[in-house]
Amino acid sequence: MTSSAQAEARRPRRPSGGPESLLDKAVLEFNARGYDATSMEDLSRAAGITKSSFYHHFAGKEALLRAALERALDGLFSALDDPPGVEPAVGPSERLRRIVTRQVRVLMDDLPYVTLLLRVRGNTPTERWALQRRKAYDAEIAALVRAAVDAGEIRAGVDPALAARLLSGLVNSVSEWYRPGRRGTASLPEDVARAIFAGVLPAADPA
Amino acid sequence: MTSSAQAEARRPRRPSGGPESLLDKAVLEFNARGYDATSMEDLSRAAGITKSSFYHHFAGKEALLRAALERALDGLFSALDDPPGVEPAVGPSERLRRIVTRQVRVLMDDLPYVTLLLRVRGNTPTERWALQRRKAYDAEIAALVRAAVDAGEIRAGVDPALAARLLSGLVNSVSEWYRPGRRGTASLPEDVARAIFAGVLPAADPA
DNA sequence: GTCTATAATCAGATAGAC
DNA sequence: GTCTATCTGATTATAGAC
Repeated sequence: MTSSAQAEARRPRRPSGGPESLLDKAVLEFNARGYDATSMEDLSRAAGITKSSFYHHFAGKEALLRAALERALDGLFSALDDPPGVEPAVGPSERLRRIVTRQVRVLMDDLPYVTLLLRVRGNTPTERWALQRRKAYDAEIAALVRAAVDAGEIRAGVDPALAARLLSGLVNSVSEWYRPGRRGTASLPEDVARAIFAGVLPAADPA
Repeated sequence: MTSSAQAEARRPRRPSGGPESLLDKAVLEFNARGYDATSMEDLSRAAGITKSSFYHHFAGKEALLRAALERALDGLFSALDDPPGVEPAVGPSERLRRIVTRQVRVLMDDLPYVTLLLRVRGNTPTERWALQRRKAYDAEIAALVRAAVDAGEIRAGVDPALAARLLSGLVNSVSEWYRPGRRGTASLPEDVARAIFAGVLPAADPA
């Protein structure tokens, strides 16, 4: 008997597996059908308990959303800073490259949570709160892009505001198709950073 | 009195302005709140008629969605071909550049329709039909990217499947922020094409 | 082509037993 | 911590008068 099977047997009265597991399952459902199209009935069925039992763990549908978006935003913001012990980047361009790399990594690690965040429309106070925090994050990226252009590290003629939007768009679009374990995505964070600075389809060097 | 004001006066019994106008207004509502979160009540209020009157023009909510997605998909596919009278592109790379440029233009012209399409999740038969057609479109793009790589026009080492996904992601991300009349977007189609082939943040030429 | 009124269903949420 | 039963309100859609 494996230890996980033992653990299973030790808690037969808790098929839901605790709030974290419930949140994980709920986020998957939200992403599969969209937040608004997902009912509490759907969530409880996916968790293997009844609707009423679900309300014992979360105050309601929006509380679930809030918890999920909080996790996604915390992950995103963590990509802004170098891990402790790493020497600081020499210029804004290099700092951006590191942030893009880390942001893609966060996106891959917390895919369902970040995906949910990126689809928020602003229908409820919780959603508007998330949109505001996202906006603050995007502003940090835009400021760095401006700094890189001002420092002369980027080719003349590039509009910083436009470049910042395209950068975020390219990075975030990974959530539309990436799935864990997908072939050819081992170096995805670096590949996306390369696409940002050299192009998605860079011209071949003349032979 | 302007001619549009005359037309207004000539049809006082038709405040809805016909099915096309209804569809326009409905798509705006869908995008503002999300398709599922938008009720028929919301739609009829935005159109200035009652819910019942709305049902006189469209069979239901899904019929509206179908009509809107059809228009978006027709626009997208129209970007695949050169307009009549234009000489064909010399290679796959140049053909891709033209398609990207035209696709961004379609996105800008039919922004609400394309936005709606890009947010479809697959909850209903209509949505799954739209997803299938989108998939077919993406496959055409992916085939062209492969051809460009095989022709040696793209720098060695670029994975065609990944590049195709990033290309579509970058192009489609424009729908997340573009609004008609926005400053600095006059040359957006060309700017996006340049970002694809040279990078969002191309390094400055060494002085 | 528009309206009022209403049917039928389903949603989020709660009460209270075990 | 889970359940059955239920409340309340919103939603899609229709009937039928004008």
